[in-house]
Amino acid sequence: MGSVNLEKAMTIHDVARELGVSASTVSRAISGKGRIGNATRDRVLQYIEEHGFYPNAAAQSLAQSRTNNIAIILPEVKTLADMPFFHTCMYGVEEMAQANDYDMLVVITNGRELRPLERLIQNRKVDGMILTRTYADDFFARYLKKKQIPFVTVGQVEDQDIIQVDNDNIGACRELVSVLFSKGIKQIAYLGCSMEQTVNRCRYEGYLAGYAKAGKAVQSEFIYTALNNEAMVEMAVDELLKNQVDCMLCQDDYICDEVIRCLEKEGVDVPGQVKVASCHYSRLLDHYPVTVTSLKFDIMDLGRRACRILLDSINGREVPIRTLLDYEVILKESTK
Amino acid sequence: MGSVNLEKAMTIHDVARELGVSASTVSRAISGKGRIGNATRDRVLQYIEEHGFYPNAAAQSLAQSRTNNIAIILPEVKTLADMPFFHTCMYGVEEMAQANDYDMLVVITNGRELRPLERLIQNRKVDGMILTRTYADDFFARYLKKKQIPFVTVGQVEDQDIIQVDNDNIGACRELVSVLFSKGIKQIAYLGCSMEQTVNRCRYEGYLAGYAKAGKAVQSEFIYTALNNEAMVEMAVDELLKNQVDCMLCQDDYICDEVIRCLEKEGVDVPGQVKVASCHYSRLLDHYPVTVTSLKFDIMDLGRRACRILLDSINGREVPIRTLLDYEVILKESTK
DNA sequence: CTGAAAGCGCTTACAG
DNA sequence: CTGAAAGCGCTTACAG
Repeated sequence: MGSVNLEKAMTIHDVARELGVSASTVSRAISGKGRIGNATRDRVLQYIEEHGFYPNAAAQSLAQSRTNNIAIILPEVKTLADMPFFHTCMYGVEEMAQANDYDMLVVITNGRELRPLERLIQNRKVDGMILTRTYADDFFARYLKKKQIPFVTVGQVEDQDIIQVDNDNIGACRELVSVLFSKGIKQIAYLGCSMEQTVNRCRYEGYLAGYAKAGKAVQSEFIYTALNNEAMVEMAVDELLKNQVDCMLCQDDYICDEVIRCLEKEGVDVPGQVKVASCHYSRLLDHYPVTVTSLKFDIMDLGRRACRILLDSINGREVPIRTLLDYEVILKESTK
Repeated sequence: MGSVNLEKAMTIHDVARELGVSASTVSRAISGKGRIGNATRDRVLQYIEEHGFYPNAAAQSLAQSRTNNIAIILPEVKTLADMPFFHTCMYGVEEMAQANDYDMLVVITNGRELRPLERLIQNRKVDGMILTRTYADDFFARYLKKKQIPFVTVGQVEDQDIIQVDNDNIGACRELVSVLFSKGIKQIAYLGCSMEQTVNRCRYEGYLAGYAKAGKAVQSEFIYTALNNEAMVEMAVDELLKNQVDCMLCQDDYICDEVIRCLEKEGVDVPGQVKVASCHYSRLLDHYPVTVTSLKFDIMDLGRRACRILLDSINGREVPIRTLLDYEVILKESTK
């Protein structure tokens, strides 16, 4: 049962006895806390190194009320389309956690069930959490805040007391729209599937900001924000073609993928007849004869930064409430 | 520092005092272990339910030497191509873990560094591990075996003492090849990128078995097992076209993707001039005008099963050393 | 600088 | 069936 190791693991008392010192001294040598003589410390450290002593994490947890674990909350994804973002982010979190001797739990939620989060918190299994995928008024974030658990969100939430780290989606989209206008494009349509998640609101906001900056008026018939399935994307594309729009800006790689397939199927030339761009790059966009203009973010780094900030926050260091990370506008053939 | 909750959490002693019983009794009521009167048990359980008592996981860990944590080891992936498999598998593991009140740590490794695994084991932070992506002679598996940590591999290893769960890649590939032959195809080429990982060896073995079953002799000039980059895939495809091969069987969705793009670029008609199939389905294959014949596995379920077996093994139940999961042969246009 | 002791919050033989 | 006590393996005031 449990761990099956035959030999009982070494304890702090074993090394104390062996060295003729007290357990407290060994503890101090290891933790570096409390006063201790250099000679003693070195002797202990050397013994530990040679004999491979590793403190029991559960005992440390109990004594210090800290686990050296963090959790990352991942959405349950129906389509695999969202996976690369969250999973790349998770890789970044893991890397930073490891580098700081923290371990990472991951819990998957459907965004409604609090249970998995609750368990972790009620049993005190983690010191803090990273929430990925956020909503403007975020249910989970509200819960965590109430529980006074250290946490940071990847993505933005309304509540400005909450520590958040995000790609600068607004800035990036505004910039992309500006650049497109500067290339002589007249009207840019916006194709999105939902406004629920904040990331999508940011993109849309950036789109509007780009229009504003160019001094142009947005035309509502060019804006789609609820394209929930392929059929709707197809309809939108048809309408936009009929209205002779210049350029289609897609909320993300997934929508963009559908748009391009749709255009391909109808034999529409990109960028000849219509230009296409995506607010988010992914490998999905590499599958077409025409390369696609898009925004690129360093998602691993987003994960690392979120984790770094969480750890700082856990350990009582000063952290920025809001961090926005940089982006790249990648111009390709699809908007030539 | 650590957990920042203001009110100290309720302990087993608090509820004991409140109820006028001993802490042992409360413990027994909760765990269901040891004899306890029905009335007493119900009283305790009801109190706990009403007042929201949750045992401190660290204290439980320490007392029972078990953590109720498992870890899943994920490969560090350079390309995102492998991600869907491992991550879907992880979702399955997580689901099963949650359902059994276990939490899941994830650690990413490059396949060489033992450190992240060691830390987990040395600090006794998990009760068992799931190893995804295996090699015939698996370094990590050897280490875990030596350490006598309960673990299961997703994918096969040579050592037949090790608990393994896998898709039946051999059976699936053999079946696919058989079916293709039965459709009148004369020669099937095999295109793979590596024979390092066992999954690829299995696929290749299945391919050979399919030939054997059909009573045909494999032709070595139709077999590629080290197509490490797009250029090599392109060369292989060219050679195979020159040799007028009937059908190209791709080791995985990634290779298949490259093969199809290559054929598209050269204007080769699929399935008219050459047929194409993949030993592994993924969404990647949905991006072409022609739908692709492939093998489909239930990867979530693979994760669930691996986790189920690990938990059984941790808890001293009898488990099968080797579990092979079912597959579907999906015939599509690409081999019509 | 170092040690003895109490404490972290559970579990589990041992008595009764 | 129930309780008192010891123990899990650390940490950390408190003395000295």
